Amino acid sequence: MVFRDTSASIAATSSATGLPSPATAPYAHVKSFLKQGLSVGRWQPGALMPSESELVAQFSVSRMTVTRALRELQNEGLVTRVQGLGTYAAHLAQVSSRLTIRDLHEEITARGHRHRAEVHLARRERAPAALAAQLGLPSGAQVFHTLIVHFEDQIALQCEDRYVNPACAPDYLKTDFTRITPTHYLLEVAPLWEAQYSIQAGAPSAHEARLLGIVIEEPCLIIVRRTVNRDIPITLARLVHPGSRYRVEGQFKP
Amino acid sequence: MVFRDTSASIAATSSATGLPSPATAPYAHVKSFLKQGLSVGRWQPGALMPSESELVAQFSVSRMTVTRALRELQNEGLVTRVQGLGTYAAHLAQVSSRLTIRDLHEEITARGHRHRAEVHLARRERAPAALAAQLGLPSGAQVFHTLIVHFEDQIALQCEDRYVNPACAPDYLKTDFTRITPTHYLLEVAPLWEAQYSIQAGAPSAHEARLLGIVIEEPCLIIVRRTVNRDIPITLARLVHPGSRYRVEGQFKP
DNA sequence: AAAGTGTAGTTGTCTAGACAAGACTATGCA
DNA sequence: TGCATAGTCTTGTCTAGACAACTACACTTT
Repeated sequence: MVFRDTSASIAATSSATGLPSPATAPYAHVKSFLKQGLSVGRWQPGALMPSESELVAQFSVSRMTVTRALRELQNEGLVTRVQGLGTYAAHLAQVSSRLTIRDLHEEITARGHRHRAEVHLARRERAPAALAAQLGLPSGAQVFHTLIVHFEDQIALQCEDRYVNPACAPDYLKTDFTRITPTHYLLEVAPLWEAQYSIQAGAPSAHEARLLGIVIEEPCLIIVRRTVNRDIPITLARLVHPGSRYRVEGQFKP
Repeated sequence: MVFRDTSASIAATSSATGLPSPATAPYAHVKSFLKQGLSVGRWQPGALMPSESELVAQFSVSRMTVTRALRELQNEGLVTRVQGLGTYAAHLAQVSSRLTIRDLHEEITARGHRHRAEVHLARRERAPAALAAQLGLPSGAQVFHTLIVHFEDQIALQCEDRYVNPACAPDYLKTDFTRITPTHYLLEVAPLWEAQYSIQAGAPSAHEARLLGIVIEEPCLIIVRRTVNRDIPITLARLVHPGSRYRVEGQFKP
């Protein structure tokens, strides 16, 4: 018999605190009890946490209710569950958060500013070997290539250099990119994609610097994004932002 | 009566494809059917999707099973559910992913390289007003201040300038930072619960450039992170990475 | 000593039914 | 016409029980 610390009396029951539980649903109750315990270090990382049956007894709820609470904690990365063994407090050595990448047009208008796009290039090209490979196409295949600069109230915010697989969006070049961003269009044509991205700092190319109206020494935030829909590559984009004008912000909230 | 497209015959049943369903659990089956439908555009964003009872009939499973599939899709942001109305295909205008920030020591050793830390500063200081405010302390309060450069196989990878709230980690300065990174220590002392971060490109300060062994013109990836545990600020960190040596990578997987 | 066996405890999943609460619609009444 | 009300459909949540699969440990047999 392994000892488990399961006493729920101090902080768990709403009657003990005198306050109504933040969420009144029983599963939320169990969940917040466990979360609270983790946050005060009641269960150290790697330690065995109460089993489902123990929580069932503690809270006088059915097992499904407890299971739901534990599964949600697992999805949030706060606990690790192993069939046959039990539930363990997770090692939080790596903490993950949701990073949302929004459509730039929405981001700008949400700030109450005006978005304008300058289309510098929108044509069909032959893809060099390296590019074709990234898009899953034979070397020398035709690809769409757009080069667009996005402005927020007359200030250049992003230089978007993008290649698109014609098989996924045959009418891509017919889009009016001054009104609809490529991101937005591609989301409509091919919803539900996967993407790999890489965020780094670097110097803009001479061409990019000219388009953005910055000196070549200005550090830029460069995002390279490759988008895939059900194993078919859709698009490869290089997004260059002047470092002084753009940052990615986010929040962890387990 | 609103028309709903619920015919599940084409792709849903494993007997139709001849292949076993990727995940054999019924709830996963329902889930992947809906996911597939969303990815091929069977339900346009905002459209009404099959109700739980319809899915129960289609798949001959209990309602709990269907509910679980739908709830997981909701958590992934793929559908929106409204009590009394139904389930709707989500507008995917903003797509979010998990961004994991790992402890640098782990990241380096995971690559099979050696991690070394140079401690340039580790002392108690009086916090100027702006800093104190960020840490929730009165102006002029004592704070811990460390300045550490992290190396990966003799190459400077990060300059970590960090302020710590003494109330949260009174023994912070006793730590041997050549062996344990501040991140790791703080995670043990106060399990990380919330953090705000900002990622931007910029030039290093003259001091940082000297410590990192780079020229002042080298673009750097700068991460500013503020960590809070249950409304008590723990630490404020400025992490400067040479742009040519470090990038943040990640993946979207809806 | 080594190998196999049984058992208890754990999580993973499903069922069939129940009640609550929200949103809309049709109906009846003034 | 306008308003209140009942009814239907929806999601949100819970219950009590069941079987399966997995792990670890003690026990038995070879």
